[in-house]
Amino acid sequence: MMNLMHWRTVVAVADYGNITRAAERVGLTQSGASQAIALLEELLGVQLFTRDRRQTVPTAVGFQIIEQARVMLSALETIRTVVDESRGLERGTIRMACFPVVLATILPPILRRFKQSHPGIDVITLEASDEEIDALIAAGQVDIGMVVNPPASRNSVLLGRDPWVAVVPNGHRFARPARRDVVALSELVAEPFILATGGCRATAEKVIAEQRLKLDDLRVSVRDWSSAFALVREGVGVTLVPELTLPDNRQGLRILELAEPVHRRFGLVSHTKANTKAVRAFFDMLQPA
Amino acid sequence: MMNLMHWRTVVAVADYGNITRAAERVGLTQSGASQAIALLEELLGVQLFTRDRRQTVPTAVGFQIIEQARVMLSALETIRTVVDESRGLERGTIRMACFPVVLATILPPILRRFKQSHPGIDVITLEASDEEIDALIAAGQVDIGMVVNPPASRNSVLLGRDPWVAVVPNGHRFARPARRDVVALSELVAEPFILATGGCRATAEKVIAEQRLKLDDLRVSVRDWSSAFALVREGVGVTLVPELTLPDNRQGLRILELAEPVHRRFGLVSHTKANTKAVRAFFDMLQPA
DNA sequence: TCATGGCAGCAGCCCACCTTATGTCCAGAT
DNA sequence: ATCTGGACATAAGGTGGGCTGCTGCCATGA
Repeated sequence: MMNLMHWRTVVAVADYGNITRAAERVGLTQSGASQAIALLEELLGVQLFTRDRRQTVPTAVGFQIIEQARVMLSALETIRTVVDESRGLERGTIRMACFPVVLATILPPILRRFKQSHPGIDVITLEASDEEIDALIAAGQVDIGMVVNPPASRNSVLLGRDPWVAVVPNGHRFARPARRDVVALSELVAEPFILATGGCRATAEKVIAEQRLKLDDLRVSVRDWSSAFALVREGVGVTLVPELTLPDNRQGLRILELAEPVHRRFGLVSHTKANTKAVRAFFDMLQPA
Repeated sequence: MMNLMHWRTVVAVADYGNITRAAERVGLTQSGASQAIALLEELLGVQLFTRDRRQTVPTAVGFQIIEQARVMLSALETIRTVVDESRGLERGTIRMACFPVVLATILPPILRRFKQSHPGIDVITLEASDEEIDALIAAGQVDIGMVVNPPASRNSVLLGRDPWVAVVPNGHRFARPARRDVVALSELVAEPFILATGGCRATAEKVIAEQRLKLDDLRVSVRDWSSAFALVREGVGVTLVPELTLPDNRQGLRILELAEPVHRRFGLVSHTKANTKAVRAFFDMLQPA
């Protein structure tokens, strides 16, 4: 079968017009080069060169074929270049901080994809609240951080968004079968309310404030989302949470969209100094998405 | 070293996402394919695929490399195409008729070049006067003919031109050292004149007639150029011949350009029916010249 | 727990390809 | 004419690259 060495030889012969010199150029003996060309001519069933006394020149078809051989070799050269440029990209570590909900939901497929593309790069992820994440990034202790409502800047990329949804107990009047699963925020805030933060700065309270509304009847304020859901189940009140935080088991709960949807966006920001090849590769993967 | 088979395997694996199926696609065992990509990864020092349980998917660098591998393979495919299209071009015969002077002067390098480009095509050349050549072409007994002043048409190509020059004996008054080696045709025709045809239709007589001139003093009319030169040497008169017909030994002769140069052009015409690949290849070679 | 699918590793074998050595042809020189 | 040198082809022989066959490993699913 044909060897890339054979094509290198053919191209060299075309360049030098001389089998002997071409042979030593590619590190073969004259005999080897001669046989290489003879083999290709045999395989293709076409004469590639006319062997004159003085020089060995390509035939017409030979010329076309040699052109393609050059294409092949230049592709091979490109491969070498790609490999060289990827040096230092195949090894590396990315330190990343992420808050819990996203870490459990949208991050895993991303990490898996990245691990496929860059098996040599370790991504070590640590869980933190978003205040902590800001601090970690500022201190340079992590390269990348997942934050809520990231500023639009060059070293940040939007990953997704997450609608705030109302959670009411089954049987609540907002959840009557006849009605669509929609509620206006203004109606919601009039209910007995359970406030949950999830350790996150982008709280329901702020969402409500941004809509120029006020909580009339704040019953409880908790940190964990799960506590809030438990309280809703008990009929203590209603709450407003990001959709991703909803538990798998929604028994006893009724989820309502907001009539005028409000989203929290989240995205990745990188420490300005963390401009390693590994980090860039990570952002590159997310960019076209 | 790397084999083209290896690259075929890599591309197949990328296409199927599965080493086993790719292997049978390229006619290898699973083991062989596995070793092939392992070898390439070893050689390049780069991981090409991440072997998942479910599928074998390219890494980021692997993807770029596979792109180039496809380039290589498509080049190889192009080579196969070129070879296929050249079938019937590598064998063949061209019958050609040519008049003597050109056969001896400008044709040899052309034939040598063509023989280099198409060693499998035999060109058999026969010598004839240009009336005979016309007849041979018309009868289809030759594929290509060299003619003087060919009509501008698709199946003809101009090969060169050849100025008519005056030949006078040494010491002739036209050849005085003080004068430039130029003479006006009108002056020439007033001299004792020797007419030579060389068996060619494009005679000096016609050239003179086209310039609305007349021979005042026609002394001899011969067929062979060499006879004319001999007569000029003897001082019988002057003559007008195409430059190419001049003998190597010009002793006793003085060559003068015409003040208003007249050329005879010659070119190849092909029989309309002689549209074989071989003939087309011959014309293709001459076209860009 | 076993069966299945998919990949890697090992041993062995074989032939494809390279080298060494020699032959051939031609051109130019003596 | 003979010799010599350059350039390519050919013959023969050795070897290592690469393929096959088999086994092992691991994960998943019944």
